[in-house]
Amino acid sequence: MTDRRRSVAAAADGFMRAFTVDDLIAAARAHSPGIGVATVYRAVASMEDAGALERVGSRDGSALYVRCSVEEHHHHLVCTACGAVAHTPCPLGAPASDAAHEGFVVTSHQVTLYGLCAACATTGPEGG
Amino acid sequence: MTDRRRSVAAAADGFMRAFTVDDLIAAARAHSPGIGVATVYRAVASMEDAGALERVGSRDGSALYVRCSVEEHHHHLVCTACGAVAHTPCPLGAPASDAAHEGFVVTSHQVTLYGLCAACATTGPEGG
DNA sequence: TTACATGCAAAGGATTTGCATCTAC
DNA sequence: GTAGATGCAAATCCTTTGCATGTAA
Repeated sequence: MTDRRRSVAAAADGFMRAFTVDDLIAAARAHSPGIGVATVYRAVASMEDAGALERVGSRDGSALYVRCSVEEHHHHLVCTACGAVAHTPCPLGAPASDAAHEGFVVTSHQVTLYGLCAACATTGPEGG
Repeated sequence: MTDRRRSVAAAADGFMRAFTVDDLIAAARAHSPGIGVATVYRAVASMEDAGALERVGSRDGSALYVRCSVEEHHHHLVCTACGAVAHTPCPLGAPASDAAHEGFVVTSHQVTLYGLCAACATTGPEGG
């Protein structure tokens, strides 16, 4: 792996919330000032393939990602107010994997929960 | 509702599988030859808001949609080979809605299963 | 009549790609 | 030495928007 890739990974590690590729580029430039846009996009694709990043929707037309460092299969809760991320176990049991679905063989799934994190929920609507 | 909107809805009804906006435009033009791209995009946005359409990922850079006529809350299985769609009950129980998630208040969620429909699964890899 | 829908085409913008060069191993 | 990574900037191309006009209620 190259230094650039390492910078991108480190930048992703630094986010405690969901981020866009743009956010990632900015963060990666802290360590690798000259890193190019295409390089980051390519690194993101790589990491997504490797399961190191997961796309969790989009914000203003840009894809939103979450760093996925935990090994075990899991999903995410994303705060729609601040982007905070929490993990949640997979709610899909055997039923999702086996038949019962009209012969469908499920090979993968996408699960993301949205809501408000403890902080944003506490602040409440009046806190906005 | 206008005639255009009706054409788009009818076109969506006609799909037994996931479709792109482009697919929808082509289908809608069968009934409304002159319908414009923007009109269909606007209709799609409307229907998505109304819960009549659900986005289920993307294909080659274009958003993929599924017609959602069933009233009850449910999710979809999408065949990655042919786009066939099946319904599946929501796997999220109370745990997803209540606390236990570090104070997170879940307000919505996105669940989509991917795999192979009965037909494509039967055909098998050698059938390709 | 009035608010909303429509069409056209241009604008917008995220993401991808070509190509020459550089880096890791 | 070779496969793959990088940067730059142009290309792509899905989706949105502005505006004048048409349509439903």
